[in-house]
Amino acid sequence: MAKKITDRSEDYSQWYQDVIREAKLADHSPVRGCMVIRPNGYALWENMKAQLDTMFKETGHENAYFPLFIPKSFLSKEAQHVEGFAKECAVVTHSRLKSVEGGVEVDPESRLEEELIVRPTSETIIWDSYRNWIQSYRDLPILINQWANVVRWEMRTRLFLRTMEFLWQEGHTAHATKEEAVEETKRMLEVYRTFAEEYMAMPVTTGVKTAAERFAGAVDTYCIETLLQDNKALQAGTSHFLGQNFAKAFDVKFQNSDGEHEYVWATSWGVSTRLIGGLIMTHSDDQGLIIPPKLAPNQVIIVPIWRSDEEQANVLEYCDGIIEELKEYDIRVKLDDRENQNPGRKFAEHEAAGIPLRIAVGPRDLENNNVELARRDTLDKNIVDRNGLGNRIKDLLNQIQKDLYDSAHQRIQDNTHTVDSYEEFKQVIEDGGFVYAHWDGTAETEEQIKEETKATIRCIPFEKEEEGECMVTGKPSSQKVLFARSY
RNA sequence: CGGGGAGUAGCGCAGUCCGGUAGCGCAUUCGCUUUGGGAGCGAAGGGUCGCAGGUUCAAAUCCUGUCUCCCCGACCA
Repeated sequence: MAKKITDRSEDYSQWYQDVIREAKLADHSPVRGCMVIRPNGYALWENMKAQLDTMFKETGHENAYFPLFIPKSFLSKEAQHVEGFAKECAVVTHSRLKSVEGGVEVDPESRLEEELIVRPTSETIIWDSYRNWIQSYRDLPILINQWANVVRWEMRTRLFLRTMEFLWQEGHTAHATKEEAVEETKRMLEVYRTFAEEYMAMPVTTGVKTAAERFAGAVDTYCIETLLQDNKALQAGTSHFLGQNFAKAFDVKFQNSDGEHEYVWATSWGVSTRLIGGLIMTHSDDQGLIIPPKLAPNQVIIVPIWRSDEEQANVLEYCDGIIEELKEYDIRVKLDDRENQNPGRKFAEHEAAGIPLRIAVGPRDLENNNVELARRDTLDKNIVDRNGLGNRIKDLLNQIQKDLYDSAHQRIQDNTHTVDSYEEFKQVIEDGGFVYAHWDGTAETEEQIKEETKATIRCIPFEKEEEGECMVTGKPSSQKVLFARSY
C-alpha cells in the first residue's frame, strides 16, 4: 500500500515531496540538486509551455535558440550581472577525459584557454548576437523568446521550487526607446499574471522589486508573487527592464531616423518549472495533487467497473460512447481499463495525480443510464444522468477552474495582514503570510528587517500610494510594501 | 559552509547499543479467486548492508577515514 500524504501541519516539506512522488511528477536525480521530471510532470509542463507560447506569439514574439555555453568573458561584461551570478556558475574547464587504470580522469592536456560557463541566464550570449543583428531603428524591436534549460549552482535545492538545473523560457527584447521597453516589461508581466491567475488558478500580486531583490543587471525588476499553502511567498515570475545596461556592455547601437547613434533599450522576462512547484503548493491536499482543468493533461478519467466478462463488455461499450461525446466537447479524457487493479486503487491513484474529474461507470449506471461523477477538488461524488454529460462536464470543468482560483484567493486573503508597528509586524510574520507595512525605502532598513525577522520585501505593489511612516525608523514612506518569508 | 538526521532489495524501513549464515512491508513475476474506495490466498525472483582501510576465528554491527543525500539556516527563479 502506498503511503498516504502526511499531515502537512507537521511537515510541509514532507507533504510537498509526498505529493510529487504520489503524483509521479518527478524524482530526485543522482546528480546533486537536479531532478528527473517524469512523464506526468512533463505533460503538465508541456501544457503550461503551450499556453505561454501562445500568449507570447499573441504579443508578437518569436522563438529562437542560443548556445548553452557562454564564454567567461561575455558574462563579465556587465558588472552587476557578473556580480550577481558569479557565485553560482557551473564552469567548463576541460574538453576531454582520458582512460586511466580503473576508469577515466580529466585530461589535463585539454584545459580550455577560456572557460565556458553553463548559462545561468542568456542575456550576455544573446546580446552578443544582437550587436550583429541591429544597425538601424528599422531592425527594432526584436522580440525573441527562448525555451531552454539553465544551471545555477544553488546551495540548497528543492524539487521544482529550486533545482540546480531548471527548464524555463526567457524572453529577450530590444527596443528603440525607453518608453517602448518599459511598456514591453509591463506587458509581459501582465501576460504572466494572466497565465498564473487564469490558467494556474494561482492568485498573484504584482509589483516592483527593491534594489536588493532586483535582477543582477536590471534597472527595474517587476514580479508576480504568490503565497503558498505553507504561508511562504514564492516569486513566480519576473519581467526586467534592463535599460541600456546590456547594450552598453555589448556595444549594441542603432541609427535612429535622424541618423544619430543610440544605445538599444532592453527587457528580459522569464518563468520556469518553479511554476509547477507553485501550482503544487497552491492546490494540493492530503489526497495529493490537484491540477486546474485548463492545464490538466487529462481532465477526465473514466474508471469502468464490472464483475463478469459480459458486464465488462457492456461497461466498456458504454464508456466508449462517453469518450466519444466528451471528445466532441474538446475534453481531454482517458479510460483506465486496467484489469489487474481494483476501482479503489484507481480512484486513489487518479486523485493523487490530480485529474480534475472522475467518472465511474458500473453495471448499476448502465441500468439507470447514469454515471458517477466525482470532483477532485471537493471530493464530492454525484450520480448524474448520462444524457447531456458532455455539456455538464464542460461546465463543471469551468466551475472547478473558478473554484480553485477562488479558494486559493480566499486562503491568501485570509493570510494577508496590514500592520503599523514593527512590534506587530514581528508577531504577525511568525505565522507567515503576506504582510503590508510602511518602509522608508532604504536598503539598511530592509536589511535590518530581514536580519531580525527573516522576512523580505517581496515587492512594492503597483498603485498603492498611501503616505505614512516607516514601521522601523518612523521616516516618511509613500506607500506600504509587501513583506513575507519566502522560498 | 554552520547545526541536525540518514545511507541495508525498485520504494519505505527494522536489525547496529550487546559481532555469529541479511530480514519485514509495499512493488515485481507466475497461478487461482477478486473488482462501486488503496484486494485475498499460494508460490517465486531480487541485496558484495554508500565507499576505503583497520580490529577479529567471524563485521551491516566495533574503530579510523571518506563520499553522498535529506531537513533547518546563509545564497537564490
